[in-house]
Amino acid sequence: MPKIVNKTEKREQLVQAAIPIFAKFGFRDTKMSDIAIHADVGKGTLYEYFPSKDELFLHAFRVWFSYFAEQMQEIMETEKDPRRQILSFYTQYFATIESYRDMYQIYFDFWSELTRNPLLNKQDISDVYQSLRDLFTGILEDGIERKIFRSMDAQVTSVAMIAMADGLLLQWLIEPAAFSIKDLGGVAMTSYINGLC
Amino acid sequence: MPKIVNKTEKREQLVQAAIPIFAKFGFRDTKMSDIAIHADVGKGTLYEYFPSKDELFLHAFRVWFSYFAEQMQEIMETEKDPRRQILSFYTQYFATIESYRDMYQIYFDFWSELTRNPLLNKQDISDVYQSLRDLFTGILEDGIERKIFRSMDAQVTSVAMIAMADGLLLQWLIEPAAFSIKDLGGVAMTSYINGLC
Amino acid sequence: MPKIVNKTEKREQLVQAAIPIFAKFGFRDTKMSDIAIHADVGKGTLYEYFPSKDELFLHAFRVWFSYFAEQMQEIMETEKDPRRQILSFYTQYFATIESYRDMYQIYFDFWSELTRNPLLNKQDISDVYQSLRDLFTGILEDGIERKIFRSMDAQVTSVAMIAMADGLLLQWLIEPAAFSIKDLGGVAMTSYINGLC
Amino acid sequence: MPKIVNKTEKREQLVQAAIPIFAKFGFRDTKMSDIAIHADVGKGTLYEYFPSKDELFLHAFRVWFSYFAEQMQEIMETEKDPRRQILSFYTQYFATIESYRDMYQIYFDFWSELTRNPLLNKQDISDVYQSLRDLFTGILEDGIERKIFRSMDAQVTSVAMIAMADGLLLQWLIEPAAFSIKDLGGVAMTSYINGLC
DNA sequence: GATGAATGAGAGTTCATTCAT
DNA sequence: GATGAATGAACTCTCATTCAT
Repeated sequence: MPKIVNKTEKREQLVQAAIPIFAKFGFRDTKMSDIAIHADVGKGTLYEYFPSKDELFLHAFRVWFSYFAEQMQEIMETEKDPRRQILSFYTQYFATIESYRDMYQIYFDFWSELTRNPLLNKQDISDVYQSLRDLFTGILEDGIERKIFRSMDAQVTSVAMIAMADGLLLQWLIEPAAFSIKDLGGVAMTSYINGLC
Repeated sequence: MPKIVNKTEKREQLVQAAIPIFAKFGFRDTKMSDIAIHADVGKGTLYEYFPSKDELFLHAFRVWFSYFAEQMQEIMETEKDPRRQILSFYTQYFATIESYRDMYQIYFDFWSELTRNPLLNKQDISDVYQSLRDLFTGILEDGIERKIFRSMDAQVTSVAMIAMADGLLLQWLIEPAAFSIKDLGGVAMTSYINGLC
Repeated sequence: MPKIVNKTEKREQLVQAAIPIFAKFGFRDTKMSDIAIHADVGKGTLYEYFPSKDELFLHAFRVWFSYFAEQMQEIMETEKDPRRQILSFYTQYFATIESYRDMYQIYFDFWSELTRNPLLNKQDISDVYQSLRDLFTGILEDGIERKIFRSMDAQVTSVAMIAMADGLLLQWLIEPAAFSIKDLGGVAMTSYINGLC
Repeated sequence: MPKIVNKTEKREQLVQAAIPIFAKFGFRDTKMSDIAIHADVGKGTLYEYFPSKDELFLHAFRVWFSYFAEQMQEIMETEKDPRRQILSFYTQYFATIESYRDMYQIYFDFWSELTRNPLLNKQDISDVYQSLRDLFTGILEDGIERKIFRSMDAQVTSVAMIAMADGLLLQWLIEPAAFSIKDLGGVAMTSYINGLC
């Protein structure tokens, strides 16, 4: 009887093993053999589950952002006030980042590959930012209608809000000692959102 | 007598040729031979001017940010109003970015290597962000004193302001079609700075 | 399951393939690709077994002299008369050399690298000559005590004896047509040893 | 008026500068640029005097052995006793070696290239050893006739004598700390020659 | 005549991928 | 299904040689 393996589950495991390696060394400097060792499988096994290094990275991206979206979704459903929806999400987000800093270095590679790797130009991937912008635009428009936010260009503001969060993350990843993303990030986002009322 | 060349000038030329290649392919995927072809010199010539690919990239970084600092300096001296100092700089900055988008992709690699490449841990390099934060903090504190800005935590605000600009750049580099950095960036920064008054 | 290979055995095979190439072209002019072709493996395979060209050469050195030492040991145990111990060894040695002349060209590189390559300064390697001198000194002193040899400075004589054999090899390697190392070498060594009685 | 240069003299100078570099690094690891620096000329200048690195090395060889032959010749003319002819030469030879050890490392390369470099197979070069053997054979035969030496095979003995001297040099170059070539070499050669009487 | 800036063939080495076991 | 030994294309870097000045 052949060993029964849940293919999907094992893929997941392998991706989980790959992420910290990609994060540590960067996509191009990560060796498949490193991932194999870290995942405690043979190099060949990786190729049983992913046709190439690129695809493995793509999958990491997908897993990562589906988790991101899930978190987002959860907050959306829990919080009803639009200010709290945005703020709660980022508060939680920055707290997570601060705890798993080493993992978040992978953003450098997501960002970089997103613009340069044809594989990551697949529709479902390259839309990540557009979806987020749409989501925030919706929240903002809803808040404006409900007189929670003052009148403004919701599209511009959603871009700016995402920019602020990304920029904080970026700056912190480059020099984590410079400030606490959890603390400073919370203050900055709160202040920004308050300015929208 | 051999051809007389201005070594410094030629280094400059080679870096200028290297930047768009680094920007296009990313540091790790850029081949020295690509740069050589683009610079219209032999591969060996690159090594006459830079001891390694790493050092060439480092030099690109230095050249880039010294130019950045120069621009900054110029604006500082021209403008006297702190709001205008910040705004003028970013207006000009975003305009430049929009014209040379392909070159600015190199930021992905500056960011990424800044955290992972021991070469870029040299003091003068890794201080880039700290210097910028200090500069903005100074401007803000000056503005607060002069009652141009309302009372605020200047350090947090300087981090946030840089974050906003970087985040806009980042988002735009990933998907330039989504918005015009010149236009939207201008609006967003103006709005942010107005909120500080 | 992947192919099961005896790593040690394969290393041995690769070294055996490398030796004649090193011998033919010299260490510096031997290309890893030549060795790979000769060993009928891919270039990469060499690097599975040796971390560098230097280390491959070092291993060749070790293999070579451990074989030399083995032969020596065997003769020591078979022959009891000190004259025969030395003579039998060199008779056999010169006979081997004459049959494998092309291989012995590698001595030029052992000699040369021994003085210039820091890799070969490892204790076990650079002691090759000292061990041989000690061995011969022992044999000679034993022979003097047993009145087989006349009284003499055993240390000087052991140096001289090794010198004679090396010098014969050297001269013959440079111009094999000039004489037969087997014949002339046998006569010369016999005559030299007889002069010690 | 063009600068008047004695071409032959300058060639000589350049070779003299090249020899210690070849000796230090070995032929293959010696860079033309190193020689140029050491000779205090431009790289291009070397090529004005020698068509290639190989030819420069060839010339070094020729200069070296013509000097060797000169010394030899001088002793031959000064000394009349065949024992003294041989002994005086080697005494002087070993003394020189001990003083210029670093230069004599070049022998590894002479030896090695002599068998492998087609350039050094030119008749006048590869005959170096044959000429020396002929010379010694003549001296020995003369001595035998004059009853200074006992009856022996002069050809075999000349090979052996050269072997002894070369072997001593070789052993000493590899491990100069092991003994003094001047002292031990003198004793060994004297003892060997005395054995021929 | 003298030079050294420029060159590119070719070296050692790496690593994503394959496939026999 | 799992593996890691084998591979070679492709990389960075070197250096003998050339030639414009």
